[in-house]
Amino acid sequence: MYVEILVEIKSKHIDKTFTYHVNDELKSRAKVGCRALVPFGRQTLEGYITNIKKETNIETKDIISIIDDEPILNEEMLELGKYLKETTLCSLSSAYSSMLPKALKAKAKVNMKPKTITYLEYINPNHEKTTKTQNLILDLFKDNKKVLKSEALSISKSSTQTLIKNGILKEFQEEVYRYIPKDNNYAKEITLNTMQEYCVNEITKSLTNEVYLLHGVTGSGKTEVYIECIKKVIKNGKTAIVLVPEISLTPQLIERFYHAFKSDIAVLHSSLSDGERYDEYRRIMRGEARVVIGTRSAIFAPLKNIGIIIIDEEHSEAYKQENNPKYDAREVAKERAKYHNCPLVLASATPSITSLARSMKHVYHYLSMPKRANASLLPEVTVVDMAEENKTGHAILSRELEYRIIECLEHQEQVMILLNRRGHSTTITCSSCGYTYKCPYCDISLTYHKTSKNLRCHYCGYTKYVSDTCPNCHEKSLNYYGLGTEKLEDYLREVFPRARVIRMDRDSTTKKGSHEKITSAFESQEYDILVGTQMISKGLDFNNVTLVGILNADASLNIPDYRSSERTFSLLHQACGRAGRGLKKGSIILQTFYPDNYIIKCVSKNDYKSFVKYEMNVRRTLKYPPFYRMITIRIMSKDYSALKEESLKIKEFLKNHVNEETIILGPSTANMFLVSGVYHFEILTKYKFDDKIKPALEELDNLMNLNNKVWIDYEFDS
DNA sequence: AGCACGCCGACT
DNA sequence: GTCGGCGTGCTC
Repeated sequence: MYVEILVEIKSKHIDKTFTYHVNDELKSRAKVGCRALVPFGRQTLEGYITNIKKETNIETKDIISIIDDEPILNEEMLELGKYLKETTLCSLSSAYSSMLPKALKAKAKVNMKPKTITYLEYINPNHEKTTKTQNLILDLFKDNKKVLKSEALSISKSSTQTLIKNGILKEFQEEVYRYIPKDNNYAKEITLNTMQEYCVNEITKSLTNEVYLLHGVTGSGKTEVYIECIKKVIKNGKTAIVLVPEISLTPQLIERFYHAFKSDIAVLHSSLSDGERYDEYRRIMRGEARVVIGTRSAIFAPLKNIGIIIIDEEHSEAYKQENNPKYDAREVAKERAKYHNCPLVLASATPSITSLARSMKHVYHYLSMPKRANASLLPEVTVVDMAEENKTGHAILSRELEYRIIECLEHQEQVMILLNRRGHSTTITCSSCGYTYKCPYCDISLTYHKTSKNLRCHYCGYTKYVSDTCPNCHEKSLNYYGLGTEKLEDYLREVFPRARVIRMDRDSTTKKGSHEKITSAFESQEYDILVGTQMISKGLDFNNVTLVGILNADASLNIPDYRSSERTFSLLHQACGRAGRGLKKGSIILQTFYPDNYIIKCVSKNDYKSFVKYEMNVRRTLKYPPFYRMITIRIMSKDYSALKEESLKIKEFLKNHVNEETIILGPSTANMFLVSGVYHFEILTKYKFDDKIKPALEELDNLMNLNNKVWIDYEFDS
């Protein structure tokens, strides 16, 4: 017997199978989808069995062993890998590798031991006299049968040890799951309103492969719809996947799911350790968890018999993987839903332009929930022109926002302030010689972080200590410009000395669990003002927040990317949704330098429809998705002149190998032109139909592999 | 991806 | 004379 093996080397050079002989001893265990250990040149590698055959006409080596008793890739997964390869132009090996947890990959040194906590048990109460400290420890057992060992140790390490040694206490281990949700106030039975009921009925009407676009305003109760749909599916003996953009930002959604499905749930949490992730993976494999909720990669959850796939906040960019394979979880979801002949629900308060266009063409079924479930009022938005404010010396907080904050503080209501920029100051410039701190590896100025007293590059992470003299002219004349969340936090404390201010951004949430700490502290009103980046704009509902301030609302509008309007609208709209979630009416102050900008106007009037109409027009005129398909070809090198030369060659190659009508733009420098010492060029291609472009890109890839100075990757948009 | 082979410069 | 730089080529 012979098997075809795809060795675990992600490089495209080796993206083909090799034939090996299987000896009689291993024959019965060699199944398609299992991993095997094989000799490969002078090395020993792991690989996936992709095919079994009786004969071969090439010389073969023997496989060494079979790793898995049961296939880790079933028929669906093997096909899904091929789909990923075809749609993203990645190697098959990297496709499979991204579908599996790290623990199942070669060279992964993953600790498989389940996480345990050590407890103590009082096993011999009839012991001889004990010392004073020992008694203190034994007192812990008055109300509890088992006591955390760490608790006893904190009283006295040596006494605990003595008690164990003398056989009075006994240690034992208990397995723990890290993610233990609070079962909060969601105990009440769900009763759906007519709007929700209608959506549930529509989605579960046929339970065949249809795509639904569920357009529900913030607070319209989409979660209840998800839960009801899944309950129906489970009743039919099937399983479900729910994708969310980022788990740590949606604790409230997870809690509700836990309450509804208990141990039937597996959460693929971004902060799970590799071992824990593998535990969840095995639970899903064994059929112990029928509902999987997780981020992007959870779309590859090894569920069988999927009955529904739900994608929450479907417009989120988090569903696109940034590194290879550059897949889009929404498209993968479509593929899996097709395979399982089940519905796919794409849900959002601000659906992506692409999804909307598809629903207009009736490719997706459009469902709408236009009202808030608890009848709370939509907040009122005030746009403030910061050019005017600057004249009066109000550069950070406008007079209006300052006044409203004071008002809120007086009423003991809470305030959230969004500033989508980390750090303290964004540029440090010497006023005597004009020197500006820049990253030596990237084309960007360094951001000053006051908390850690250093300068950091937000692209590559380069860090440098600040001195108080200019490194160029050695004068003590460095000036700090630009506003980040750290400076804003300081400023608020200064202006409102009695207010309790807390900050939430990537820098203040590096430790595990810090998200939860900050949100729950704010929720229990230990703080009055929450300052943060876009992190605070999503998924957080605080009943007592009545004012949201948005600073620099236009910052993302100026990024030259066809999605920047869409991104800006959804960010601002989401942020607006944070106010007035409770019974009190909320208000929003939106500070901008472009009060007349159409996007800003649409946000302020809560007019999503006009925004969509406008944006669709722009996209149509400028030939962008969803009206045209687009491929961004990114060419990278550390060698600028080699890159330039190669980019021009690539453009020439494309011109000769794709359809005549296909638009080819560039090469031009990418938005992030220089990152970590690597230069980036881009070539854009836009087309409605081109059957020649994929084969051309594949061929291009083979040509590029001959040159290791310059490399290339592709991004597909539609 | 690794690892060896192989062909050139700069050293004990 | 050797040591070692990394370009090139191969792996069932």
